[in-house]
Amino acid sequence: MSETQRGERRQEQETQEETESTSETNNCNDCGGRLRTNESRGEVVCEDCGLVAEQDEIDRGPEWRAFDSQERDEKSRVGAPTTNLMHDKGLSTDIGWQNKDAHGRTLSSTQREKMKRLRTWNERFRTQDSKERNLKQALGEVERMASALGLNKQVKETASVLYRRCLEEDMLPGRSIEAMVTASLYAACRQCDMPRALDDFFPVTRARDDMEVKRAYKYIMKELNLGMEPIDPRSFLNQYLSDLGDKISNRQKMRQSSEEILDATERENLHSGKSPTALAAGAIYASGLIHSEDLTQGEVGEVASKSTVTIRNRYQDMLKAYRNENAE
DNA sequence: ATGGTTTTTACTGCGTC
DNA sequence: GACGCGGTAAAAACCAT
Repeated sequence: MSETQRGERRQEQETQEETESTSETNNCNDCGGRLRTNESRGEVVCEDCGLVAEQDEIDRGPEWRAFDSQERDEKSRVGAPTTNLMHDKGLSTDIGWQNKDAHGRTLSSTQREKMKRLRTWNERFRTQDSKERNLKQALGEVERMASALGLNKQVKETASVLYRRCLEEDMLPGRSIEAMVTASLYAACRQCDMPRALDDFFPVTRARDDMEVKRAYKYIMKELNLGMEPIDPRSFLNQYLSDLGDKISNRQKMRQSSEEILDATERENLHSGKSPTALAAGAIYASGLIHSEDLTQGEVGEVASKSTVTIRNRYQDMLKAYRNENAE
């Protein structure tokens, strides 16, 4: 693992340098094309067919590994980076468990007793403040849901920042933590330009019902005045096409023509007011027809969680718009 | 609350494998 | 007969006001 992580670091520093890190990783096992890391979306995408090979790949831990505490002492240099994922940003005091003093000598039994009490109190102070306790729980939930949905660290950090702001502005009293966390995570996905449909969150959230989450989301948008642009349907294409998996023979061609169809749709203003997931699904089904993939409306509807009726109503207009433009 | 819009549900007939 | 597809009407959900 250390190899790839080092590769990613290098790539981060020298952004154009992509030949090296991609050539040493493998090729797409679907079409054999080259895999490219898309940093901002946290995906590894095949250049040729658009298969999302890896999601949630980016996790920049320390670039070294240690197999025992001695090795850890030798290699560790600067400590962990500060992170919004810990309620105290990872900056609070931590009293080691080893019962050794600064020179590595074992402590006497009375000293050990003292340390034990100090540890207890330290832990108490650390989480004493009610907001801190709240935050601790909330960030645990961010972590839990994000990993259930395969979201990367960037999204988690963003969600944490959003939630912190809610907390600081005293927006929480009277609202469920869970709903606010879910809404923060959803907003974070959109801000990071890797949107998930809000529906995707309901299976993993512990919020009582959907309405609560939606209200919380609106509330966050309003109070933190985050102007959110409507989601670009194109950002769902890779996700859906990959979920369709074997049912598609030429993913690259499909993605391209889906995008063209969406372009045409927007030029003819057929898109406003329609749900972006429905547009993406419609585009995929339409290009399935063009390239004679045997994709059924049901299959496309499945991955986009849309009904077959919606697919029908979308794709017909979109296809017409696309054909009109390409007729001349 | 209301009205306009989109989406879903349920049901239909048609053609094909 | 099962399946995919197209269409419809009515209900439900959504959104701005």
